[in-house]
Amino acid sequence: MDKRITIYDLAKTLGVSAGTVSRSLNDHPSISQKTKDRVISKANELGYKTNKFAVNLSKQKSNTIGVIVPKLNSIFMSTVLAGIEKIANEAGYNLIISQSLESMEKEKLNAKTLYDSGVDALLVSLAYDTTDFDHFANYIRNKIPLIFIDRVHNLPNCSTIIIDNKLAGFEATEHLITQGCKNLLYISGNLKRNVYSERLKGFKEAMAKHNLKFDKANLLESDLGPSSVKDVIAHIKNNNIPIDGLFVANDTFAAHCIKELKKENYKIPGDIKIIGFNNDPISELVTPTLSTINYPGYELGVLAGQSVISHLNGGIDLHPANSITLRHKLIIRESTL
Amino acid sequence: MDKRITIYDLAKTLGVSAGTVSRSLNDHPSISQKTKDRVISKANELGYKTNKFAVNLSKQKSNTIGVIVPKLNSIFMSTVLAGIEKIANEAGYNLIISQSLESMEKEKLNAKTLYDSGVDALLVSLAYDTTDFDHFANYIRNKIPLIFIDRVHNLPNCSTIIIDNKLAGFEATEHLITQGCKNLLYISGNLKRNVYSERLKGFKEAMAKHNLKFDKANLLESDLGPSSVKDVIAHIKNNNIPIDGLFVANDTFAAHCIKELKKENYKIPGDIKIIGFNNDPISELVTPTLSTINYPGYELGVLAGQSVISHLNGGIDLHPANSITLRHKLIIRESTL
DNA sequence: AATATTAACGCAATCGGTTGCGTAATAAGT
DNA sequence: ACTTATTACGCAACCGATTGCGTTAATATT
Repeated sequence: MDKRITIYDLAKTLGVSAGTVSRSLNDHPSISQKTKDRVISKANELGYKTNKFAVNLSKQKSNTIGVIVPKLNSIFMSTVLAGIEKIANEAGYNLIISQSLESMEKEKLNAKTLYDSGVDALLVSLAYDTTDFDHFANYIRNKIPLIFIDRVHNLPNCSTIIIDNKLAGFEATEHLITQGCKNLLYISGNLKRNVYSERLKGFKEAMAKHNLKFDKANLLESDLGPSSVKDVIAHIKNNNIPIDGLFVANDTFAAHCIKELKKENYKIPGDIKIIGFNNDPISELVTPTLSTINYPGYELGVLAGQSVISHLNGGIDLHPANSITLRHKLIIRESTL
Repeated sequence: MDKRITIYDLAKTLGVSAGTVSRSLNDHPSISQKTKDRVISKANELGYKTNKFAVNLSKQKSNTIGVIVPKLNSIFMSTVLAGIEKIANEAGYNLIISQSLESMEKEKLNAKTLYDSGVDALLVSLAYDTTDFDHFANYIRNKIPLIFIDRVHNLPNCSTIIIDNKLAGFEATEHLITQGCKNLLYISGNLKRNVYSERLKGFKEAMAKHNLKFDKANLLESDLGPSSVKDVIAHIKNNNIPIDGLFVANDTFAAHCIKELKKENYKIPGDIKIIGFNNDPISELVTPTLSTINYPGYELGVLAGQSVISHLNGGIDLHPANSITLRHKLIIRESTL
């Protein structure tokens, strides 16, 4: 029971060649049904397990999909991953997951490691500070499917899966304005990342549409870490004209803002109305409940998964350089009423 | 640039054997420094990349660690994973992550897939309904390190990494009692899982210590899904003696309970004091802020990572059948004051 | 100087499948 | 009955490293 049995063992006991065993096991058309049956039943009898290492070597593919995300421990990202994993698993692929920890250097290392490991495809959500993209060159050159999700960058022949962040930003902002806010503040993540810069565009457009002039004071770029909440409070307290509407780049940070603002005796939504982003579970649990934009993370993951799989199975790019845009949705709760 | 070059290409252009190239690249002692230098510089010059597939096949190991968790999209689990990933990555291992979705069947499939993929070790946090453990037999038989984290089970020669759930449960409960609660309710997850059953033991012990008799009405087993909050409310409303202290198996569910109880006009902590578990980020953001037990997920992951790596490097089990217990901590916030 | 060591490397088997090509045996065509 | 297709399988060359063992050449021993 210790020694793993191989196709050669099977071949010998059955009196056929190893090639025949291999083809039988893979249901190759040029093998008679009778032989296939013999091989398969004998394989079961002896408890044969195919050795993936050998398969990988000879096929030069690993049945594995690499994923690089900024952080694993964010509810949004782990939800996306849950979606990806489900699809990949169903399709018989394994997922190798690594995190860049928002550092381009680590992202590069991960990209290289995964490349060397021979992943068949790579899914990436970019780190905060990624500015160049040479680390993906190998993938592109060797035609390994490369798909960006959420935090994307346009590279030739790479798909992207996103939502319409500009429109979402527009809708969130217009909602604040409709609720009577006159002096808005957009608390953004790193503007190098599409998700935040696009939302800023939408923010500006909404202001323009409603005859509000955009000023630097209407924007605060932040790393969205818990310790940066104080910057937000400072910005708000020091502003000439009192801010009455806050558009925050994610729900968790928005929740922290709410907490601190309440501590500073601001009334939410009385003094300041707040809208977040993502529709994280937390948005329903804070007081007041948080208006937000629903960003379907799980669906995003599922779509990303399906996209890679189809790339991988289709062989040819079914949708060369395509971009999938998911539907978002404005969710109105107490914090803007 | 297209054709990957192999040790044979190197061997040919250098006029040495492939074996020498291989040994040079691996810094084998029986090769002269001069030759090593020649090989290495030529390798760099030609852009040689070692083919992991071939290495895996000949070494029969993959440099990969498998992980099975119930769900990816939980803040606790993804935090644990973040810790594991960091360590594994630093040690040069890849992580293949899969989720059982709380189903034993899927857990079995995952265990099999990962085994077939040739992972060098397996980390597992058990699904809700896992009752038998045959799917791990292959690992044990072939001496592949198997480590359980958080939701554990005692199997021969398998490490477990946990906290003292019983003591934590005791402390949480005693804290409620100290705050004046007389009629407690423990809202538990599936009691087949050690984490929940241990906490129940602690719960009972604390009650006993303070001369409170434990009754079925003091326990509610739940799947802790959002839709089960109504059961909690029903249980509380229908109870003969009004419940004044709630010990909830995790913070997220506790947050949901708080929300619904407030909606039902219960005052927290006035009418009912509540303590959660895990110290999820949400516990600080709800109103009132939630008392809880700090469960250091990241450290747990780090420790799990270090443990596997040492198993893997040490070859021999350094700590056969050991069990690592992390320190937890009672965190008192508004919900129990 | 003759022999025993040691250092440095080559040979070839091995890991376990996959697959193009060739061929014997059987079935079909005329 | 003879030629032509088909079917069913065997052969052996890969895939790209690793590694035990043997061999040559350089160094040490007495």
